[in-house]
Amino acid sequence: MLGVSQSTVSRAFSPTASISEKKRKMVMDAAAKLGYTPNAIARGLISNRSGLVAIALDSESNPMYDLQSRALALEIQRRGGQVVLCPIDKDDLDLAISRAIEYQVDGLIIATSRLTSRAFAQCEKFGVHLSLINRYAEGINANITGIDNQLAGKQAAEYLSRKGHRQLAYVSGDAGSMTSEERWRGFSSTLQALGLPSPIFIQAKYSFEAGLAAASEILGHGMKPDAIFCANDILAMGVMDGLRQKGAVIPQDYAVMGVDNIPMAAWPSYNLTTIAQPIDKIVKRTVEDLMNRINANQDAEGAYLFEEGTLIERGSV
Amino acid sequence: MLGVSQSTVSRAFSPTASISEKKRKMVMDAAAKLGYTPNAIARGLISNRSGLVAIALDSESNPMYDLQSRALALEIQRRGGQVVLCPIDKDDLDLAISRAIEYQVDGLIIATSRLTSRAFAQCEKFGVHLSLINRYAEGINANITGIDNQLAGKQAAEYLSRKGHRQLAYVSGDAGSMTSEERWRGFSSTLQALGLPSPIFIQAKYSFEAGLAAASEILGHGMKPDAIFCANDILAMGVMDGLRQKGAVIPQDYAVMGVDNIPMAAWPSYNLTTIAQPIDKIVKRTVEDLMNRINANQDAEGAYLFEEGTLIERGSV
DNA sequence: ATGAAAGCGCTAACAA
DNA sequence: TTGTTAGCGCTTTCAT
Repeated sequence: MLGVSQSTVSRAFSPTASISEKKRKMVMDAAAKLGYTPNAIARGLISNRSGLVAIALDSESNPMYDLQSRALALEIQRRGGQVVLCPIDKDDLDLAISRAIEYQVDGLIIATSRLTSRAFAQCEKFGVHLSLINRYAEGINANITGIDNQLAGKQAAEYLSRKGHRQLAYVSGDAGSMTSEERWRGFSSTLQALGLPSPIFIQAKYSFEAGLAAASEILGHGMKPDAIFCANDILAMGVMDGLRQKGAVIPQDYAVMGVDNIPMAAWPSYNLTTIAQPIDKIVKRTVEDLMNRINANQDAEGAYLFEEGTLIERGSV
Repeated sequence: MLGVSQSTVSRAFSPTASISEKKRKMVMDAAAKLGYTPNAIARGLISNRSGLVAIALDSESNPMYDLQSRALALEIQRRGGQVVLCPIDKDDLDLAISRAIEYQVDGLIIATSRLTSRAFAQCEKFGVHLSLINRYAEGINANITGIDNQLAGKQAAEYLSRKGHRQLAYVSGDAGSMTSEERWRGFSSTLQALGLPSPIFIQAKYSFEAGLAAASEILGHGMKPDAIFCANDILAMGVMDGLRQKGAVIPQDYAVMGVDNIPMAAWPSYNLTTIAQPIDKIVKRTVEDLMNRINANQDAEGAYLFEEGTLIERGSV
């Protein structure tokens, strides 16, 4: 219709291609008139780059994950990518990854708790670039981003001791969760360095109900703690509600802290002092690093790209 | 390597193709050994069907949306589709849809509040099948699924009156939101039919903060209501906290109800009586209907596929 | 039931 | 800067 070749049209849509401004405008105008849009599927087939980035996440809902994955998706879009969502059903990360690989995703961001070495092998084999977010794994071709968990534990310990608390307790996330273990490590070692009594460790899970149960355990504990640091906010809110059900008053009887700063932490019923995840920084860094690796087609250095959390003072301490 | 043609391999992976079981097994075994996976991108190019379904949602976080979109993604995956996530930045639904269309998505599920006619036109033009979920629109080629909002209002009205409440109030969602308007319609008309005084209408938004503000308005209102029906749970929780900040006790001073049954509604601090969204039913129906239309390539009937919500009795009434 | 061949819409290498 | 050509990996006639 315009008497130009297919290549010229292709070039008009490629920002880096060498084409005269005149022709580009001509093509773009005609495209707008006809409602033409390049077919990203066909582009992917030839260029061997789909523009797709998959996000794998656990199928249980969690306000923190949801916030994070939405921010990730937005940032990926902003940088010209498209997001494939892979909720992991019945722990079947491998299946979800195979399906993503069928779609030739360029990159994969993993935010699920249960990782498998097969998944990593698959990605390696098919050249899918990998990022882990708030997860840990050794010896894989991936970079890791997230909040600095040890530091978060340290921040909590210092804050609570500064506020005059002496006998502290930690309510952990799921057994084997590295995020929880690192927070505990930073917390307990800092308390030791400060010369405070060693903190009580209460094994729990990343859920509200586990917090409720942990509260009973705390109330029945011989060594009554005066402040409780919880592995995340949901857990902390469960602890608060559990404590209150037995008549305790927060922060007079017990100070409570969490990690994440989910929106509900600001609600008056909880008014929870917490360490905020630097979501924006984490998301920007994750996506930038991943996209760079995709574009340069280079391996990950296995780097830990941690960002510092921010203590948010509210009324629960 | 196997001495079979490309077509045979293709047929081995197509469940409906005519191929001997022997050859199929041969191919599949070899594929497993080599780690071969069909390229969905190439398939999409030739078959004109990408297998991709996009989900468009608002970029603000909301536990209800998150639950729903995750369930949608899981169900789509289960049926062999792959999900493209399109969070809408700065209300730019049109842009997000153009980008989805570039990827030749077969279908689009819209769960965003601000719809544009241009978006619908685009989908129509490119043959993208459409579903709206808990949204309304007239005269478009789409089916609509969701909770029966009028019925939810009716359920709330009947329940509250049965519990002996007389002067009721409704705290609305965003102005112009059809979900909120329908809930109000069902609520107020049922109260009228029951011969109760006409309810107070308080204009708010679907947010916790709006609930907080609505609480002040309620406290300052000349006609003191004894029960408050809120357009959703988040709003109801805001109202509860706002009321309590001024010393009111729930449910003694005010009964409060919501809609959605988000996980937080069950937390002891709120223990909110609410009308549960039948998420599973809605999701199954939405995906089934959409996939059917995609497979048969047939138009939507503009049907309203509503599901009944379930009243969950807790302690806030 | 199988194979040969065409072609989906695009990009990239090469030539002009 | 532009056009020509080949080919990405698959599915789908059409023969056989």
